[in-house]
Amino acid sequence: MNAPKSSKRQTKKSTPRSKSIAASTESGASAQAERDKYKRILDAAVAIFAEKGFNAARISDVATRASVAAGTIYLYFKSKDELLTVAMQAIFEGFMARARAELQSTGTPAEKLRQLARIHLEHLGSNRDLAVISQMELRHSARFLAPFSRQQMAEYFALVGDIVRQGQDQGGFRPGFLPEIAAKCYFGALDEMVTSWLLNQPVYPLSDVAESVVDIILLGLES
Amino acid sequence: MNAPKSSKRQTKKSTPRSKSIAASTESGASAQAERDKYKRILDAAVAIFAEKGFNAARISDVATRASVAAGTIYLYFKSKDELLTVAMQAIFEGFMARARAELQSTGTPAEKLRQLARIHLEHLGSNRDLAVISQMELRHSARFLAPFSRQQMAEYFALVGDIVRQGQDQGGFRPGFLPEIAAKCYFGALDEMVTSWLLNQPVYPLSDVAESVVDIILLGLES
Amino acid sequence: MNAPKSSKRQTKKSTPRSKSIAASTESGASAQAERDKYKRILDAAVAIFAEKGFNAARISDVATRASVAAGTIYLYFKSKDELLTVAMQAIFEGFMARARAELQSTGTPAEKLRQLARIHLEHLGSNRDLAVISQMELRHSARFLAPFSRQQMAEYFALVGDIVRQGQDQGGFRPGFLPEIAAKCYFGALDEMVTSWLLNQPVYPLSDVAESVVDIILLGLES
Amino acid sequence: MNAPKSSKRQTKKSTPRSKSIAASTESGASAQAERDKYKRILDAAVAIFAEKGFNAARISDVATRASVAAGTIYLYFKSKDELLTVAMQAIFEGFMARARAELQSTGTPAEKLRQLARIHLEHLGSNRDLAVISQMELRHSARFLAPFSRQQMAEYFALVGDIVRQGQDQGGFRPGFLPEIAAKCYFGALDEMVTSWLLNQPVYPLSDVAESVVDIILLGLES
DNA sequence: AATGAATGAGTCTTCATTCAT
DNA sequence: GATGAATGAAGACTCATTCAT
Repeated sequence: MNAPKSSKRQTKKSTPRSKSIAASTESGASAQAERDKYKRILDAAVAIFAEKGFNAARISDVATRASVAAGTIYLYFKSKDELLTVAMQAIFEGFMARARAELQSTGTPAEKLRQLARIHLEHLGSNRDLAVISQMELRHSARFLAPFSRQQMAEYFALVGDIVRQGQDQGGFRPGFLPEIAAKCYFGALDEMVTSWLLNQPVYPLSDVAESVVDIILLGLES
Repeated sequence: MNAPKSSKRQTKKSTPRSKSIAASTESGASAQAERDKYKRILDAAVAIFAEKGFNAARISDVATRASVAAGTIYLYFKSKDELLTVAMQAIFEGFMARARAELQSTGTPAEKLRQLARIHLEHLGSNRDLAVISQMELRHSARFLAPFSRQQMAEYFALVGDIVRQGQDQGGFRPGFLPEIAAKCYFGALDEMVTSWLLNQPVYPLSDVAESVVDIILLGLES
Repeated sequence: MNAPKSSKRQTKKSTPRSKSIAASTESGASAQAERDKYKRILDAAVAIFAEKGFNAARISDVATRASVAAGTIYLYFKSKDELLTVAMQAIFEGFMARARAELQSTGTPAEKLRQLARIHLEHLGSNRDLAVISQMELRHSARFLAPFSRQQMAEYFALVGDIVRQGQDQGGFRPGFLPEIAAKCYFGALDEMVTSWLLNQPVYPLSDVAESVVDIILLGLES
Repeated sequence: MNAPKSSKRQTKKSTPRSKSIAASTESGASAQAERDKYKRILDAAVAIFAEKGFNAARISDVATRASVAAGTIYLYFKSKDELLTVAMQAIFEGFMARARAELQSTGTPAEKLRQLARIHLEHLGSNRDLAVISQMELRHSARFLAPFSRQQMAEYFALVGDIVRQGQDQGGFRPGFLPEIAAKCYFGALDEMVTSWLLNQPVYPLSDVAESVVDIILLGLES
């Protein structure tokens, strides 16, 4: 979907090969293969990074997985670092878009938090590679986490914080605590569920714990 | 305190030099010197790993910081990996020992959770290097996180889980949720506070948020 | 003007397109376009090589400067090496043609040497790119210098040597030295003036030193 | 002669290996081999650069020639570039020291110029590798030539210029020409002799042409 | 035990060249 | 002929680890 030397998410544009060819039958398996070379590399990178970790991952591994030459990757991405960064951005944006869309049709703040938790865990629970990267690699070092955190995580916290604030305004939630802190507790709890799920053979399926986590966050431990 | 090529926390054992010298005072001073060197390397490793991240950290950096030759590190640690692992183990054991000690004199399960949260945040809040490593490096890759998680984190979760179970048994906590999940929510929430504290200029001091976090976990958001 | 894979200055030949079109005016315009493209690439190569040096110069740089695709260059030149070689040959031949023409109308050997020095310095002084390449790149390695030297420089030395020999025969020049050595001294002196001019902010304009240099070569330092 | 990580011509200092060993017999072939590892690398670099040219030369070639591992070179030199730069500086300084020493005992300016020409040609004529590098690589690009020229060549030109000025002051040399230009003619003439000697099978031995060149520079072509 | 010079395996990245369109 | 995306070989440099002293 992206032509070399002008990577970073462009508007839809035909691949070089399909320049002026509008024949629908032509754009079959082969043309399709060309069109998403960018996507193939990105997917391969996610898979390899998840398997081996960013540092242990070799560009040649990614290339092989994506069925391209190593040099080709550099037509689409400036560096190995950018490959990880872009992959995470794309993934996170997809998640946020989905989350925002689904939350619009949800009712009370409490219901919104339940729904978001489900989406959060389903999102990472449905793609182990993704989960590994976001739990492991993304927070690997300030190099990645800090910039990513500032720009992307802030969105997530803002989303949750707004819901919490809304809950306080509407009277359903207790006043007296900072929405920002609540948002972080909420995220931290869910995040830890993902981490545990990755590292252990959990007795519970990941998607099922959303209710339990939200119950604790909403109701607390004490009766 | 550690003989070359057999690192991994050994019991006290006289230095090679004392073998033939046998002078007790001599041996004491020398053993002390050995112990110091081992400790110096470990401290230097924590500092350097925190500053640069595990991958960017150089063994020679650690050696310089510890005022030893690079080769000397390999007399005490098998590899760079082991250096990180041992450092984290030592730190975590110190934390757990302190936590268990302080919790013995605490009363109700709720009070125990409040107290543990304070210790948790004070521990990491008082040593930024430590916090950086445990938040960033330790969970960097399955290579480190997995073994550490199995052995060390399990202790933490067991500690919290036991308190929660105790709370449920004593009637103060709601039944109907798994103590394991509660423990992870608890840890995840605190963990995220540390991460946020590291990445942002927080408007709140780290040690102060313990109450807020425990409030949410104990009481929930809903009034 | 050059067919793919058979570069090295060919005689005029219609473009492939004119083969089947045959329209004379068309063919003329088209051939002109071809000739221009060849020239554009050569000019671009000289400029880029001068700016960045042969090794740092990228074929893609030359292509961009010439407003052609990178692959197109290989229709006109076999390799990057050939591009430099052909560029230098063309330039040198232009210089030699001009020199021979202007010297025909000049009188005594001494006057010829004065006139040639002027042409030499004007030629390189009027095109810094050219000077940079001939001083720096061309003598970069035996790979380029040796073949060039054998074929091209020999002409220059022969020209000067003949003038010197003529001067000796006619009695104006001292006998007792080899014209070949004199020719090299003459060239070396001028060459060094160009080099100095390129590397320094000279207090004298390049074209002005021709007289001084020739004075020294003709009269010597001693009075 | 230089310990790693503190390269660039240090004062004589025993190699790490010979720390406190003062036994004269010990410092035989083996100790000698250690001591001039720095020198071995430098010599190997000169040879390889001369053979293949700077760009075509491989660090691994130099390492093999010097009988060290590739990585060892980087203990003594920061980069491939520095290797060339240091080599040239060392060589040039050796030449200048020799030249200044020998010229002190020489008489008139004319005699000094004759003597310097002999030294110049002998120096490069006695080591073809050296000559190749100084004629080819050194003037390869502004990157090397410019800095080197400014600092090193300026010394050469100053030396010659001073002699010429002295000749003018003492009345032996014609006034009316700039000593700077004369110095460049002198150098350029000699330089070209070296280049020719390298590129051709000259009919004259390099050291023999010194007289002829100086004759021309001093007496001129005209009788 | 301590040293630190030496090692050399390991890899990202570049870029001349090719070739399918 | 022209294009430019794709190729993949090639190489400088790093750094954990070793080992002779």
